[in-house]
Amino acid sequence: MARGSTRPTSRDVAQAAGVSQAAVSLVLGDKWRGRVSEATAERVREAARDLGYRPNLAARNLRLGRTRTVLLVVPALTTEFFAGVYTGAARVAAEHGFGVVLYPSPEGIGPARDPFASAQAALDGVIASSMAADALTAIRGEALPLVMLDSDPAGSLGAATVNLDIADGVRQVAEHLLSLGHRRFIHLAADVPSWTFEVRARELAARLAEVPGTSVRTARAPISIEGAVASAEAALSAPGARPTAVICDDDQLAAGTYKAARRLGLRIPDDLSVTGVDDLALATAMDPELTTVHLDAELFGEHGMRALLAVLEDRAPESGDIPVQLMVRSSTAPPR
Amino acid sequence: MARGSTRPTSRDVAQAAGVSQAAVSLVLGDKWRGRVSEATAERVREAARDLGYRPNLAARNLRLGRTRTVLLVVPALTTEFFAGVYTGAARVAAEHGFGVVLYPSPEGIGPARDPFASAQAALDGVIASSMAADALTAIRGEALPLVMLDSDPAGSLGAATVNLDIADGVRQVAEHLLSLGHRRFIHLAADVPSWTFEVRARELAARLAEVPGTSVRTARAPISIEGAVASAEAALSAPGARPTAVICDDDQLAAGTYKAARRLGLRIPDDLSVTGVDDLALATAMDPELTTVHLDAELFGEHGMRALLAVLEDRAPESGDIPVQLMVRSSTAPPR
DNA sequence: CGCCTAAGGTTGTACGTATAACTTCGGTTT
DNA sequence: AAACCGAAGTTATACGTACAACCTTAGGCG
Repeated sequence: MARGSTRPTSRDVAQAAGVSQAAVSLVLGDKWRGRVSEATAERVREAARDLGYRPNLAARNLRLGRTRTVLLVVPALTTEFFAGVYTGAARVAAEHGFGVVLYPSPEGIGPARDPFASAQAALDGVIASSMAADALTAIRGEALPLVMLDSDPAGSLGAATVNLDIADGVRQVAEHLLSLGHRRFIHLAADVPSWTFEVRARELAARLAEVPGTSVRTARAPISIEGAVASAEAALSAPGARPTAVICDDDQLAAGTYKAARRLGLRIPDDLSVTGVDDLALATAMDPELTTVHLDAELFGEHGMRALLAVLEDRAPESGDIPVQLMVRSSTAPPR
Repeated sequence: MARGSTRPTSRDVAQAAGVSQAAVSLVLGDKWRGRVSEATAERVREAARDLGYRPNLAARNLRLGRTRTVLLVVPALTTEFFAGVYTGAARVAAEHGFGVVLYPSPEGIGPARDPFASAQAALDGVIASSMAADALTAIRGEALPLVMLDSDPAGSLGAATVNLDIADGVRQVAEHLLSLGHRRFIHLAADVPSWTFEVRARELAARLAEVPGTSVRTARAPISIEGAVASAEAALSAPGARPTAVICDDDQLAAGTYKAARRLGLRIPDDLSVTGVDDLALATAMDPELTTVHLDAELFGEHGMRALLAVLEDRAPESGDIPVQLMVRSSTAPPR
């Protein structure tokens, strides 16, 4: 590979086309109308093509003081959910000439405190999801335009927020199970300090408190299939009347609950109803298929990016939570 | 948010510390030994801290002609496998002061031809996995240092390659199933033009051809759980003696096969053995747990990054495929 | 006929950084 | 005492781009 050969610059193109560097910049920047003749413009474009010219982004970014690049901070990268968020955000970004850089946060990658050390690219803004408080502080220190995903609107220090209407999702789950006749529940909660999970807990407790005769045991587990198994198993075998339904904070926890149920010889949905949140591919692959709250990850990412663009242009981002939808499948049935 | 206020530059720091801009650059760049007194250096560091100074990366990149940023091109982002690859690559990168930018390729994101339009950051190199030929060509056009993951060593145009020893994985699967007594197979192949899948097909065919009395039906499906169901169902219900084992190109296809088997009333592993490749979380969540080839994604990413660093430093990258390991679980048993 | 204007450019500069080349000065060596 | 030297800086410059401000020429017009 020709490592020594430097890439052509706009000056090289200018020389090849017999014009000044400024003319090249005008033509390729599409600002040439009325300033450069059509013939000359074509000569420039041709020279650029021949030389394989590509503008030096570092120079352009320096000159313009902006990079048209935003950072998407996601909590690890282990599920397709954030892949969807990225896809949606990147699509909207591309429509506006922006790029999206991904930063899967902590756990073993470099200095966890500092997303910006890892993202060497200079940034115009940040979309951050479910972050630890210290990482959030680091970002605020940058005073970069910021949009928070699934974050407490009241506690976001004035940053714009874009949220899924997860409270409504929880209500749908509760309604569904209550109407089937369930009264004794386990809430298998994600052991992650994040607003979106607080909402789940609060909303569920609030709704069930309205119905006399209900009880809820809360169990906690890290978000992973393996992590959920032990918690679910313990909660299911605790003394007292066994709960008839397990409400999980997400689909991975639900998958863990399936495993725990199998170990205990409980059949789903006959002995136990299970619900999740996310609607990952996993949800329809399991047997029986999982009743879960469908989240539109791509739409979520799109809204996040649109909100950031609004902030960047000093417009007010649209408000309103993104609707979610309970998908009733085969993992829920009336208790026996 | 104070959008108008511009960030402090090294000149601002210099002024605050009462030194020249060059001194600031020396101190913060850790090149000051013997050039600046300890006392002055400390004044500079303090001023930088007080002002919240952060170097402008666009300017630095322009000056140095390199970005310490590499691009990791992955085929969509739907599984945890590439999350692992990223994690490994990013860890090694961070150890060497590099950042990794992720580019989940085609399908709905901007101009699919041009990974570089999306990755606005200027790049020092590229790690590319399983790419379509045209994207590869675009990269070669850049003449950027390149490492290919899971790509034909013979056909990579001289680019360095880092590969999993997938051929060995396939041999382990074949050996396992043959020794259980299986003779009639379905090969559920990923419908993706990629070297790693060609290897699976070739190696499997080669091994089975050595054993008299074996037969293989090949079915193809896009890599997704849903996509695999129809293919698997069709292959299982085709006329002729039903195969007793389905060898899947990856775990998602295996999950689809589980669904198809359920629909057809076939029990795993009693009526049908199933194997996968990848060892995703999915594999141990399914019932029964999936016999599959474990791929160490993080190690793969680490090797990829190390190879790229070698190329960047004009060293020869180490060679040798990364070993893989068959995990025998409960989805395989002797045929009845 | 001289002046104005528009077309079609060019010249010059700034963005913020890293570093090569120079300066200054107190102390040492010969 | 002259020459030298290292420490502790400073000055100047280049990276490649975008764009404001300037220049030149030819034609139109009063």
